[in-house]
Amino acid sequence: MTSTTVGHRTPAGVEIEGTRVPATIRDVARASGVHISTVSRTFSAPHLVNPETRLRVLACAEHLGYRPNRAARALITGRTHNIGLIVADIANPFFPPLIKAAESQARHRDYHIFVADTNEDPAAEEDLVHALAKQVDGILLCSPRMSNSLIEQLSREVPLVVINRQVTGLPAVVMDVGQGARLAIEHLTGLGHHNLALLGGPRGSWTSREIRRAATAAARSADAALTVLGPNPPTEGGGIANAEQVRRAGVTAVLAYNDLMAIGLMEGLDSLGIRVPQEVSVVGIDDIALSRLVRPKLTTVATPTAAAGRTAVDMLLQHDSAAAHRNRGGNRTVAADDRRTTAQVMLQTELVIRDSTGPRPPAVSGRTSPAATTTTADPGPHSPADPVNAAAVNPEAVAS
Amino acid sequence: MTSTTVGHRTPAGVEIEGTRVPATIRDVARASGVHISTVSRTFSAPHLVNPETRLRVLACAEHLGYRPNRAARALITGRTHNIGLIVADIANPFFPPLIKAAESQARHRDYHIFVADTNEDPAAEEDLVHALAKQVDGILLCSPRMSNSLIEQLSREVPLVVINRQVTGLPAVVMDVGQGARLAIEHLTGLGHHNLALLGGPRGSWTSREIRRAATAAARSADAALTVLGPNPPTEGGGIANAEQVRRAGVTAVLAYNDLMAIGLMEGLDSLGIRVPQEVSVVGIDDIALSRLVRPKLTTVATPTAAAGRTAVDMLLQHDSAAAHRNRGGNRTVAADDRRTTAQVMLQTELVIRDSTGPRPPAVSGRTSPAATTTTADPGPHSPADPVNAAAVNPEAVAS
DNA sequence: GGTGTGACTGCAAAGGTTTGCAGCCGAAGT
DNA sequence: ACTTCGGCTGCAAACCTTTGCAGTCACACC
Repeated sequence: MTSTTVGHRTPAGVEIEGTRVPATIRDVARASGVHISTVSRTFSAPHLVNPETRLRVLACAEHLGYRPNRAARALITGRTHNIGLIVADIANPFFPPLIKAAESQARHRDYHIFVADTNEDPAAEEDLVHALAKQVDGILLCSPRMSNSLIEQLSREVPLVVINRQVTGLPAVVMDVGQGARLAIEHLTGLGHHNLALLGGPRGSWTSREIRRAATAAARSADAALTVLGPNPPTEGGGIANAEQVRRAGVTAVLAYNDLMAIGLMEGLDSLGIRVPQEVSVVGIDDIALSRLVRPKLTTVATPTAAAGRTAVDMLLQHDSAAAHRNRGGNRTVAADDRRTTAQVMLQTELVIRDSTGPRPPAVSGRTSPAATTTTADPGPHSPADPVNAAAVNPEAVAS
Repeated sequence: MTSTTVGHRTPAGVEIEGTRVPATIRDVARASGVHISTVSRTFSAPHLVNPETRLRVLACAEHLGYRPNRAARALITGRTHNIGLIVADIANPFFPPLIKAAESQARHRDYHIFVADTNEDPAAEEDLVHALAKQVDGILLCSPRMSNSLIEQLSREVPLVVINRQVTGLPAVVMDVGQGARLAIEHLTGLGHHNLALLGGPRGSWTSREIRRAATAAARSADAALTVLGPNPPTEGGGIANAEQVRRAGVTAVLAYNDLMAIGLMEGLDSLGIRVPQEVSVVGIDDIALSRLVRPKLTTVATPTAAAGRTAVDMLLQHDSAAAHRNRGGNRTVAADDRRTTAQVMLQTELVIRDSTGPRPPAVSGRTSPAATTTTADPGPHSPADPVNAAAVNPEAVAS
């Protein structure tokens, strides 16, 4: 039976020097004396095959160590049961909870998640979308740094759901960081601060723009000055590097693009001998686990990352099962229910007050926002609205 | 040219209700008036096609938004240029540096890395290997929790490189945590501690066994008692949960399976009013970034995670390019150089002394290792060697 | 006894690509 | 003028599955 002749076509799972060449459906068919279609059905539609036959096939498959080739299967079914998840930086503690939530949700629906990291590099993002495109049924694009137009273009190649970004025509789930930033600024001005700084995030970040827009507006209505520092890498290092600027700006409170930068800033201030919150108050955004571990514990804006992960998977899959249905079937009827539900879900955020914020120090210095070092200082409360950030939040957004 | 008739076979990249059905190689061939094989060569072997033709094909491809279907390509070439990386818990800060190093190394060699998380669940591990199997050229199995025999079996389905584990016959890269644990114990006994505890890691962890083996031996030769607590989940929570046990054990120094547990333990001790390092010294393993951020800064064993990631990719790819070559070609010659180089690389570790360890407190209490709560207490310095852990480190291991 | 039925199985096309081989054509060598 | 060659292109098989359709067979029903 198992002749070891290595011929033109290597036979069923023969051992070659310890390396077993993987058995195919054909090998199983041959071994169990049935047609390959029967083997196929044994796995994908067991009720269609005689129990007796099925057992025999199963036994042979087991014996040969046969595993259906998912790539080949995907080629014809058009379904891989995989989801891609592209994040900017896997080392940023913001992402793991989101990833895990997405994974768990996917698992429930019998999908697997493949994660890829772009190192904050827009080019790597595009590259990865192409690499994943035909191996997954859709991609979750998390905090993308590339341009909207590129995203739209890519979305024609593979179903996309964007997270932490709004791009018209695409399903999206965003955290309401605008609201969060407003709460943070109000918290600070409520404590008496009226000379604030904002540590901006990376270039290309939708979230960063939103925060800036909201923070600017909130500061204006509280008659406070807001110095914007950035763009910066959204890391601890990005925070440390700004300590000097913060001191020079003479502000008494800082809102950072994320917790990592806030923590880095606190480190930097510490080594400059500036005490938090006695001399400078610091607020982060994200509420990563770490923010409870540092001293002082970080006041921050909690974002519902887990919910975002789950929701994104749901949106993709809902979207996607429709697509799967549309995909096959001889004539592609342009069904009326094909109308894409490009919902944009917005998730609420909340302020978590801990120990890194406190009342404005008695009288540090009367200076108000000197020439900002890195970038534009906000011109003040009575200037016209920032035209760059005038694009309003998409009105079709839904709360959830 | 672009007739919009939706026939049996939908033509080249026609817009249907805003959804562009992706163009195939055939569409491009038709549009540019050449055979599909020419189109194929335009992309995979450009020097074989007339520059003029090539330009025309390229233009058509561009215009139709054609992207080669990587799944189909993989089906025939047997190469996907993807690598799978399976980790136990992506939220554990130990992994991201390893992942990033692997990604960067892979990128240099024109490969992509897909990461998947198993939630410390052995069943999920197996599941993921199958899911990834035919979509990647090999899998990096990082800190696997499943049995050796299962790993061996899976390795017949897809090339595997294991990290943080030794399984005979498989290429592996491990960190010398044994050495690290020994250094840690010696550091502690050198500070006068002779009543120690070890916070074990999760069940099924090779690393945990290694640490235990080495720590036990090191304690024995220093005439110190070692209470082993575990197994535990390798998380902050796992550390917190053991604070009470540590107190009851009456030890003055603790070595934890990893930094996360050490940090958790410090938190737990803190809320019990026990000061670190004045009353209890704590040592972690891994040297994650966080260990420099907590107070007191954590003394720990630095593991070369980035090097491990790089090395693992190299080993897989070296292994793998050989396999690719072997894979095609009519008659599969059982080449002599097919001898698999199942090298097992061992990476050195080193002790980083920070602020969480100090000299043994003057006279806390004379008790020596009372009945351990969770598991076996070490029987003492003069008992016979632990038979369970007698399996020595594989002698074919190489330093690197 | 013919017909219908249902359970099972085989046939073959399809999915998108790569690649060895063969063919064509024009230019160069003899 | 005839071969040779090289550059380019087409042909068709192959990779491994899934699935609509049709065929076989036994069995029960009328």
